[in-house]
Amino acid sequence: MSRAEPGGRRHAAQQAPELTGQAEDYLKAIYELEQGDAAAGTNAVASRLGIAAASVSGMLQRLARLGLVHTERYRGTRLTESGRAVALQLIRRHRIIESYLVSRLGFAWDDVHDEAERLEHAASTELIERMAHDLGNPTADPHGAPIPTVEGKVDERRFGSLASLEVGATARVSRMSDRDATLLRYLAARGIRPGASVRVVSREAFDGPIVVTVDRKQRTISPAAAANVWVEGEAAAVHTKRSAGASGRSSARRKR
Amino acid sequence: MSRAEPGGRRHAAQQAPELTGQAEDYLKAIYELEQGDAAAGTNAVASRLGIAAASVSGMLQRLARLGLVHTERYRGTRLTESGRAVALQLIRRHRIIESYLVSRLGFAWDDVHDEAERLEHAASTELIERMAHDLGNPTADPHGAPIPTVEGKVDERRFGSLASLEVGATARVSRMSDRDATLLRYLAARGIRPGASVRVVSREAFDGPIVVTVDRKQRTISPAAAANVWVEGEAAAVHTKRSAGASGRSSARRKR
DNA sequence: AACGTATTTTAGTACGTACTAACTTTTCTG
DNA sequence: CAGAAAAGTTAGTACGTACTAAAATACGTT
Repeated sequence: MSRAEPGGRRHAAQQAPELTGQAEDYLKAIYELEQGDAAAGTNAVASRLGIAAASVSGMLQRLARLGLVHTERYRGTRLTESGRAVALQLIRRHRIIESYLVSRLGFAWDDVHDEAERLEHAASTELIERMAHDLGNPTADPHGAPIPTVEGKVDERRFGSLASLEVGATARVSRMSDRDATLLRYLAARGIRPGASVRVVSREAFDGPIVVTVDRKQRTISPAAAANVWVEGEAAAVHTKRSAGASGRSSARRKR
Repeated sequence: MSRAEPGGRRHAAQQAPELTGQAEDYLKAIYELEQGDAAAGTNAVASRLGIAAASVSGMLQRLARLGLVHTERYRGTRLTESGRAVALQLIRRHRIIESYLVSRLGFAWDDVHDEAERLEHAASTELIERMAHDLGNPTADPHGAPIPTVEGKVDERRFGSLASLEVGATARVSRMSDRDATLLRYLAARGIRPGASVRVVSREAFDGPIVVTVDRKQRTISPAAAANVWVEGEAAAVHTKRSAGASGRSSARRKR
C-alpha cells in the first residue's frame, strides 16, 4: 500500500508509528525467525518474504531508524520491545482472522493463510476485537497456533517436530505450519490436525517415510511434511537436526 | 500498499491487470463523479481523494496507459469499459463489506465506511462472495446504496435529493451518502434511514432549516444534510441546483 | 474579442520499496 | 591458517505515488 507517508515527520506520540504493511511483514518475519538467542539473518528474512537480500538490508536500516529492530552489521537482527509488540499484534490479527474465516465463513483451513496475510494489514483493531469476541476469544487458530492476547502475551513454548520423534514415542499434535496449503491438505488427508494423537511405528533409513498411528489408524508421512508438524507429549524426543529457517520452502519468488 | 509491482511486464491476460489499491480508488472516484455525459474533472477527483490535483494528472495518465480511462487533455476523464468493470467490482466489495460488518459483527452504520474502504482492497473475491452468500445476497447496503452484481450490473437510477423536494411533497428515503459518520448520526437521530417516509412541511428562506415529517414525527433538517439524502416517490420534484461533486465536503487533506 | 479566473498539466523532488551487480565480511573447511 | 563459500552490504536504478511551484489552457464576462 503504501501511500507515500512522508517518512520524516511522525508525531512523536508514544506508540502508533503508522507503519506500512511491508514494514509490518518484516517485523513478523523477524519475530518468527528469531529464536532464543539467535538473531534473524538477512537471508532468512529475504527468503521468507520472497524478496532479494539486498532489499532486506535496506529495509532493516529503516526499521532500525524507527527503533523497531536492533541490527548488528553482518551479524543479524532482532526486534526491540516495540518491534516485538507490533509483530505480536500482527500475529494476533492474522490468527483471529484465520479462525474467523474458518468458523464463520466456511473457509477450508488450508485456504485461509493468504487471505489473512492481506487482511491483517487492513483490519482495524475494532474489527479484530469484534471477530475475537464473536468467536469467544479463542486462544489458538485452526492450525493450533496460539493467539497472542491484546496485551501481547503469547504462549511461546517450542515443541518438538513429529519428524524428530523416536520410534515408539506417543504424542499429541499441537500445531502445524499454515504457510503451505498443499502441506495442509496432505496432513488433513492423513488425519493430522491439532489435538490428534500420534504414535511413531517405524521410520525408514535415509529420511524415508515415517509410519505413524493417527487416532488409531495407520498412516505414512514424509519426513519433510512431518518436520512441519509440532507435537507435545510424553516421549517427544529431541534430535533437533538444525532445520531452522527451512520450515516450508517458501522461497517462491514473489509474482513479479 | 504498493509492492513495487514493476509496472512494465504484466501478463497480457485478458483481465486481471493487478491494480494497486490507489489505482482502484481513482477508478471508483471517477465512476462516482461521472454522470451521464459529464466527464470527471481532475479537481473533483483530487478533492474526493484528498490529494493534490497535480498528483491526479499523473495517475490519470498511468490509468490511460493501462486502458482503464479515456482522458482528453484539459477536458476531463471517463472510464473505459474495463475501468468501469473494475470500479463496479470495487463498489460491490465495499457495499457487501459494509453490509456484513453491520449485520454480522454489530458495527454501527455510521462506522463502517472507513473500515470497508480499507478492506475492499484486501478481500479476495472468494471472501466477498462468501459474505454475500451468508447475507442472502443483499441488493442494497445499510445506507440504501444498490450493490452491483458479480456480473457488474447495478441499478443506476438517480434520485432527487431531499433538499430539493417541494413543500408538501411526500417521498420515501432511498439512500444517503455513507462518507461522513457525523452526517449519518445526524440523520439517524432524526429517523432518516432507507425506507423511511418523509413529507416536507415547510422550508425557510435563505437555505434555512427544512421541516419534515418522518414516519409521522416532525423533524428539522439542515439543507446541507438533506442534500445528501436521496428520495424517490410521487412528488419528488426536481429543482436541481447543480451541486454536483459537492456532496460531502470531504476535501479533508489526507493525514500526512 | 480580451481579460481574468478557474482548471489542468508539466517540471522537479521525495520517499518507500524492490531489483541486479559488485564488493565486503564472516564462516567453514581442508 | 589460507582460500573458498556463504552471508551481508553498498551502489545505482526503477516505479508507484505524492508534493509544490510554475506554466498552459479553457471558460465566463464584459
